[in-house]
Amino acid sequence: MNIGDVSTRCGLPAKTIRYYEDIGLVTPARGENGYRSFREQDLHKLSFLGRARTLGFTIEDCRTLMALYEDETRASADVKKVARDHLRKIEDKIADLEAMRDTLTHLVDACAGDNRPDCPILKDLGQDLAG
Amino acid sequence: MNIGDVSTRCGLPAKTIRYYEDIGLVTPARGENGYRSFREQDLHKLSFLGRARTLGFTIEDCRTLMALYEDETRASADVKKVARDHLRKIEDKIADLEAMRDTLTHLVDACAGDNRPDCPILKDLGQDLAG
DNA sequence: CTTGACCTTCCCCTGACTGGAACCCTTATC
DNA sequence: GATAAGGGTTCCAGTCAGGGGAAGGTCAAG
Repeated sequence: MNIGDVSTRCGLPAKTIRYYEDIGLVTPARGENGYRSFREQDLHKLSFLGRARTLGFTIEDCRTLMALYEDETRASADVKKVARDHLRKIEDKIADLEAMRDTLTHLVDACAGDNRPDCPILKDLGQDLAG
Repeated sequence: MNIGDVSTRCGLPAKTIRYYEDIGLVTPARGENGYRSFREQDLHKLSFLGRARTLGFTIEDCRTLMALYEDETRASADVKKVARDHLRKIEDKIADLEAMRDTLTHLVDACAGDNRPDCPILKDLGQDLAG
């Protein structure tokens, strides 16, 4: 399988697949013409990576998860720890974004949005830190 | 005022302040020794930028907002548009993260987290796309 | 034989900084 | 006057996870 086929089948851009080879996440064979030659196993790995990435795991997390995936003697506790740590980070990020959202919602609601210069959004931003 | 004083007063790292000068967001004067010499007005600008950044606005948004802030003939509608567009992006991000969170929460709850290899998290990640 | 689609490597670009090196300036102390 | 600490300055490289695009090799069809 050439990279284009793999790309359509696993849903990752060819660029991304090359990058994953670059950083050692996959190691496809090479044909005589120099083209990458992917086996089903490589495709499966790439699907795994794609799925993990859509769940927001970092590349380093993916590396760890992949190693655990391929280690038949793993402890599920190790997997769970990676996932739970990641989950916590996501929850933190959500909380941060929700704080921004709430403030912004208030400000946007308070702004007339007309052609006059008076604007509570700018008023908030321009407030002195002490105030 | 030297950069260190400004840094403590506006809460931005000196590195960040230098960066903001680099990209033209502030233009402090220079003393004879080559040191940046900040006026109250510069400090105020930097506070504005810091506040806008904590609300998640991009640097380009900040540039726009700053220009509006300094334009006495602005229309509040223009400010509101920037804020609302940004708000929409934040809401999208929250939705994405919540989807991740929900999936991860399910998976983490389903994982025994013991020393056996069986793991629903890895099972999910390793699933074929068709499945 | 040529066209077009595919593949290769290579390098630069992103956003918003952060870290660090190498060097200059100021102030206090001895 | 020497020196050391603690400012400041510039510049270069790195972060994360790829994306864009150039220059060139390969392959299948007409």
